Amino acid sequence: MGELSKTFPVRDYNLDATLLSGQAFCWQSIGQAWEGVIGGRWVRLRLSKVGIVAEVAKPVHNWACLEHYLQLHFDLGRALATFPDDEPIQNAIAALPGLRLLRQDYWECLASFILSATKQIVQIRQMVALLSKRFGKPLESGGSEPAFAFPAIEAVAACSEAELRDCKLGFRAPNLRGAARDILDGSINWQQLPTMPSNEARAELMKLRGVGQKIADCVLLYAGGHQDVFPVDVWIERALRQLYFTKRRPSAKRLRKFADTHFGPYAGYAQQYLFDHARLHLKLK
DNA sequence: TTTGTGCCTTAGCT
DNA sequence: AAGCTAAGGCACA
Repeated sequence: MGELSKTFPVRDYNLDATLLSGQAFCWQSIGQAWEGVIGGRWVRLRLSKVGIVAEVAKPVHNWACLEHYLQLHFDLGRALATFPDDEPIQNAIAALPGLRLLRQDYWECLASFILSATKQIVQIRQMVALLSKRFGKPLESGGSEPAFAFPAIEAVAACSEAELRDCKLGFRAPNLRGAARDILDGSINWQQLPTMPSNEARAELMKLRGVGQKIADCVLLYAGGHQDVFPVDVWIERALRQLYFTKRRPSAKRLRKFADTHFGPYAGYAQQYLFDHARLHLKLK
């Protein structure tokens, strides 16, 4: 018999900070809970005293998909212990205890970050929601609103540019459509991505128009689980400059090298802490 | 080789 | 109310 809800005992899991942190864009805050879609199923999540409570609309036999997405078995303490013992990163950890990295679907993650160019989180959410509503598969919902999956690669490839522009994508529309078509055409080695080393996977992703290193690195970190990859965007750049390079403005190359070498094997995690700390608590310019 | 500029859209803020 | 800016990438100087 399947179940409609299950509680996963976890410690040190800051669900709010994690789902708000700008790594995923499909979560809606409803009352005390979060509603979204994982693995083609509508899900409601909330934090209780004993752990994360998950509810679904149709009985589930195997919750592995959810455990994987939320990375419930990840040992956060062990990762944090590898961070450098400097003030900026330790302050960021203290400010956002329990912040985690998710493990998302490759296509949804890639598509979301193609949409992210010069957009703020609220606007990315809006684009993702519109795309899902128009071109995603309708799902059984346990909430008051109908639920839709993020549109499949095939569905996006079949859209006209105008249809995508109607979802407020602007100049990102041809990039998203092009990525979907290139993947289906076999123009990049999409199937092997999960098993490739990060340098190779990054190079593959960057063959897509509209995908530079920043977006490729986000996909490697948030979907591929390459936890050593440190995406550098303008916020992180400002944060690193202010926190670590107070004397002289570093070149882009110098900054890149610092990001790649200073933070250790879980640099991607460090990036998330610095990013969210900077975004929420720091005055940057 | 590295670094800077304008452009691609759109929405929300001033 | 027009002008500016925002988690990026690209072509070009």
